[in-house]
Amino acid sequence: MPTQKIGKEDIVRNALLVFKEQGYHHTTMSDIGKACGLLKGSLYHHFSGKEQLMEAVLENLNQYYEKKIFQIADNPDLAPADKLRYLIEKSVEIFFTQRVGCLMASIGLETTPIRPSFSAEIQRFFTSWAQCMECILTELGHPHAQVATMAWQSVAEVEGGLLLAQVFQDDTYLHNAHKNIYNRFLNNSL
Amino acid sequence: MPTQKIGKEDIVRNALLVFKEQGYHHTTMSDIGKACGLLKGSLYHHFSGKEQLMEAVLENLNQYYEKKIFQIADNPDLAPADKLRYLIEKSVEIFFTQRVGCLMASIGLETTPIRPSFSAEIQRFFTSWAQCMECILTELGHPHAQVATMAWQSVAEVEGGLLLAQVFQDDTYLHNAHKNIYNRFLNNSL
Amino acid sequence: MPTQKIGKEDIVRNALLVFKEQGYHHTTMSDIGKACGLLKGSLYHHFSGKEQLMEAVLENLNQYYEKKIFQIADNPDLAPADKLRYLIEKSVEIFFTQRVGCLMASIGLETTPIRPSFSAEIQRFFTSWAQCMECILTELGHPHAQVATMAWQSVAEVEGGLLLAQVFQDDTYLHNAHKNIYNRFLNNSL
Amino acid sequence: MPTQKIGKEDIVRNALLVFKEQGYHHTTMSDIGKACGLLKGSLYHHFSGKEQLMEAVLENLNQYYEKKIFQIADNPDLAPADKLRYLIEKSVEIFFTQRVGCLMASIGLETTPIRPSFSAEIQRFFTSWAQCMECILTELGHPHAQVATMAWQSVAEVEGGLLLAQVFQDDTYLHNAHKNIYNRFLNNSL
DNA sequence: AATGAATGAGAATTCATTCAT
DNA sequence: AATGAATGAATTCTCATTCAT
Repeated sequence: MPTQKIGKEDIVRNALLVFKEQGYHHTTMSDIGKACGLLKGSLYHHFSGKEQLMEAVLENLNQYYEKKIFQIADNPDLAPADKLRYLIEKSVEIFFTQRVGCLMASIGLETTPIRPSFSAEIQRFFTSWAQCMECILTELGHPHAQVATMAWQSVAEVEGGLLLAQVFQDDTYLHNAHKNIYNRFLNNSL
Repeated sequence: MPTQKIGKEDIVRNALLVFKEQGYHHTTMSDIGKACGLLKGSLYHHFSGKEQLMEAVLENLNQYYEKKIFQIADNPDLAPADKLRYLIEKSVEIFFTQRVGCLMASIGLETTPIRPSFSAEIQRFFTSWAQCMECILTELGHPHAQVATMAWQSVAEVEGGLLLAQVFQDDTYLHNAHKNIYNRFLNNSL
Repeated sequence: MPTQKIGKEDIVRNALLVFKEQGYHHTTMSDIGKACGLLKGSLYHHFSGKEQLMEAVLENLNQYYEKKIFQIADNPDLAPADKLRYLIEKSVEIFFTQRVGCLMASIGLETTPIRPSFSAEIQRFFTSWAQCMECILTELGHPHAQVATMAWQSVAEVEGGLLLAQVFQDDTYLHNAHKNIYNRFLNNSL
Repeated sequence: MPTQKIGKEDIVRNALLVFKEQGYHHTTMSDIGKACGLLKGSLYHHFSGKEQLMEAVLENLNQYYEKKIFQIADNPDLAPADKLRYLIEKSVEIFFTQRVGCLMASIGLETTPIRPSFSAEIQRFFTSWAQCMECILTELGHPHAQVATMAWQSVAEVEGGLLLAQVFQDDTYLHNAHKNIYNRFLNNSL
């Protein structure tokens, strides 16, 4: 069966889900092939290997976050509180739609420092996220000197919440992280 | 040569370090053997397999934390603030001595839900930690209704800090998590 | 785009070079495609497979040698000494222009007896060469009884020289073989 | 079935035969395993890969030739003519016992310049052989200035003969090469 | 005729596990 | 208890070949 069964983008999207569920090392090319309706060998038409495929997944995820989520910070039509709400709603949506926590976190823990080629993208993700938070917090009127620390604290808190949510298979831990951030910065509950 | 070269305990201790550095799937029995001065085959005299060895590692780590660290909460001779300080100092000590973050977190992210046999110990770890925090916060006079949330938030924050510390290879992220906790509960800096 | 990009002949010529440089098994259809400015799939419009392509290459090479080189023996206008000189000059020219030794020899050693379908052409090549030598040696006045042995010895000597030239990446070994033949049959040096 | 089934040396010896018959690229680790009564995976206990195994084969063959054959040149108890006879008898014996020509030649043609790690051993083989011939020819009273050329010519002639013998599956070609050498240097026939 | 995605059979290699010594 | 050779299943990757467009 020749002619395009599936595009590069689709492979990346499918691979993302498999990697998220099973981790990098435990996922086989065959698993990913199956998720795409392809044989493992066919994946090599599109990606030169497992490592490059994962890199594409991480890049793609970064682009998605930057274009669809973190750019909210630059939107001049929204109030900062709405931006924060949007940011959290979106991340809730993503995490709960796709299940199984944050790829960047799990791959980061599983493969740093063993797979340095992944680190750049993973670091870029967290940096973009923190910068987005910084912008919002600045707009909310927080003093410039504290904004970076507050942003990174929020990132850590959410990622910690995701970790616990995954380990306990219980979303409450993530919800609580979000609640804390609301309370801290918007003075009202979820 | 039926002479005992190494005990079960030693293998567990060595395996812990290797698993921490390389993750569960990327670590081979041969790696662990090497770290113990044994050949991989010899490990099977002590453990029935890789999975059981990892379980022993997790159990052992739990026991260590419970006996040496989390039990601080029950010590009647210490002020609650000192308990909190001790808890944080110890975790700093462990993480910075052994490098490479928190085994429970990385194995948790890498193997949940793929390897359910690890989950019990990993959950037990975080639960003990949170309970320890709860006790301390209660003693510090925080209202009973909020103590659990505050405890879990702290755990999440520290774990998030550890994640970032590992991903960026920069301890500052962990230090900041600890600073935040000090500030929040002791109203003084590190 | 059903436009003819390249003819069968061109593919054969390009394939020859690639097979010579890389050997039969180590050469992929993709390598040959690349050398032709085609994708590997397109080669199957012209040849039913890798084996048939190699057969075409061997046939083509044989035809080239027979038409352009070995037919010199039948040329009534040349003195036998000039024929020998021509034969050697040509083979020097071919081997040093195209580099990487004699296709017939390398493919012969690599694929006999594994790929019997190649043997006929390879044998034909050496037989034609020896016959050409025989004619020349006969014309040079050597006794009929010894002419065959002398011809085959020369072939062996040149092929041995080519082998050493390839293994040591040093053309001297081939030059020496030619010098020996000159000395033996023409009593003068190169 | 644990405990030594086969030694490293035996694997090398078996691998030699398989590589000789099938060439380097066409031989699979599975083929070699089969020839040894092992599974392919077991070969990796003894050799880190196919390339290393082939290197061991080439080294081993070199050592064999140097210790058992080429050292004849240094034997003070033999007349030079006997040395030459011994050298040729031995090579006849080896080639006709093991069939399928000269490993060094076929691997040399198949893998130069693609596998430079083999070249050193292959070159060493031909160099040792030529040196052995040089010694013998010197002892036979040939002028120093010509001895090297004569030696290399003989090597080339024999290798060319082997090539033809393999391509035509006919030992005569090799016998003839030997005859020529006898005639040239001993003035008597085989 | 050319493309290029897909196939599927196998290639090399890895690794948890077994077991005779 | 330790060894280390052997296993065999699994894994990554390759490549000749097919075929719809």
